[in-house]
Amino acid sequence: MLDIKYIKENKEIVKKALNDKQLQGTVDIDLLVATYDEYTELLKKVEIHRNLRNSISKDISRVSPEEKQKLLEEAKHVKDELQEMEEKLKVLKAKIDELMLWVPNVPAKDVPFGENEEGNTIIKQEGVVPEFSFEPKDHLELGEALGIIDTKRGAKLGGFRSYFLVGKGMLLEQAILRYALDHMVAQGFTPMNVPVMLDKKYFVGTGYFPWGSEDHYVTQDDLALVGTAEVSLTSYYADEVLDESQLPVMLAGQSPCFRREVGGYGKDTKGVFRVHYFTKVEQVVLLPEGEELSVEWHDKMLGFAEDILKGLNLSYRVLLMCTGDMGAGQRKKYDIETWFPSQKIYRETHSDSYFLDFQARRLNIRYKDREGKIKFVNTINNTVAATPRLLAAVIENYQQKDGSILVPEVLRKYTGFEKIEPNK
RNA sequence: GGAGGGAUCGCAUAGUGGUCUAGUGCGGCGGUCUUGAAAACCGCUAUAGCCGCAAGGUUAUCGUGGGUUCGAAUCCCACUCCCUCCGCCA
Repeated sequence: MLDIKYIKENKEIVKKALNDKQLQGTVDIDLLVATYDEYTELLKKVEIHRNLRNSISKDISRVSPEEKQKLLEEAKHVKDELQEMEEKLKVLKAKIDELMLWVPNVPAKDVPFGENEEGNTIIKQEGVVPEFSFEPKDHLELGEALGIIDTKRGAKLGGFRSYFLVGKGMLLEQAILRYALDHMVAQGFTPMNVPVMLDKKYFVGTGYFPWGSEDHYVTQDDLALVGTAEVSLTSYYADEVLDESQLPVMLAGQSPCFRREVGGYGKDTKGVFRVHYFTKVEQVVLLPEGEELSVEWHDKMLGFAEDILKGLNLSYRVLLMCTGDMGAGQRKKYDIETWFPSQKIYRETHSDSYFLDFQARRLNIRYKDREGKIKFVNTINNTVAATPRLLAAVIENYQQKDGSILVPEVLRKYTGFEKIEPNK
């Protein structure tokens, strides 16, 4: 959420953001500002009336019985007028609240314009693309042959995009997650196990709703299932006031992630690349205000994710996302794409975004600065490791000619084995 | 699933229709005293909005939302959360 005063004073900037982010027609900024002006005008009148009501009421308890009758009649009259105005005021407020939810964040100055993913810029590429003396297989073919990925029985039980990870495949997945989590703990992050069914207001708060509500599952108790631990971690301090000395808050959460993938029916139908349920280690940081600091941490957190991929010896590249391919709430976003030998392309495995106070305003997360002033925190989040997608990358990149999978060096202390081989 | 109790200014508590502009204690901040500290004493102690150069004024907020009333922390209704007990359960 942006400050309504900022919107009012920077209407053209906000409208441009709306267009650049390809969100044309989702919210009428002129209507919002006009409604807000109408609201503040009426609010002034209401407050004058409330003042009048309050002072008459106070007098009633003090004056003589004769005067009391007179005041009572006057008070009734004021009350009726007030009721009418307050009714209108409530309607206006609701309208503003609704419109405000749809106002996106303004992209940072260095975010390139682009209508879709074609506008993204590759800013770096790291690691060595593995060369194979044979035609590399995809993770599904390898996983099925080794008996570690079973999408057939997954689909039998849970439909399309369901899967089982079996035996050493499951252990390798756990190793990846633990490796990622340990790395974040080593950086000073607090590891967290988080609730994954949350009140919808926290999805609104983090900016997933209203835009992405279609991609989320909802329980019969009207809680939504998280698509990422970001929602739980970022909302952890909702409605609280921190002290500046507590910042930066550095949280690393592991959680199941649920996504309906309604926009991706035909996409990535093979294997466990795009699934309805996966597990992810996520990093979230709350900072004092100031874009420079956010930029610094945004890059730092990108580095933590890169550490994981470097440790796994996977080749990756980093993309600066263009306006049309970033979330409504985001100020700037990097994606990391990791090399998938079977597809011979880099595919998204990580997403790193900063928001300034966009999420904090929606979630009402504030802090008291050194002068005692109350301000909104700034928020950032990034993937650390998401599996089975990253598992698939490991499987494909570490495949051997005989169909076995070598376990990356850094994971061996977690798996306790060095290779996944066909049974007999 | 059933029964009962509760939610008040950072914490603990008081407050059952108007002097609540929410009392008291603790904590915190400032001051007096002191070589320094403690103790004692004095003062201050929330958030958001609006008006104002400022001083200040004003509105809202006692879990949330509605209602009754001239007036609600207080009465009524609904909801949320917490606690205790019973049952069930990993």
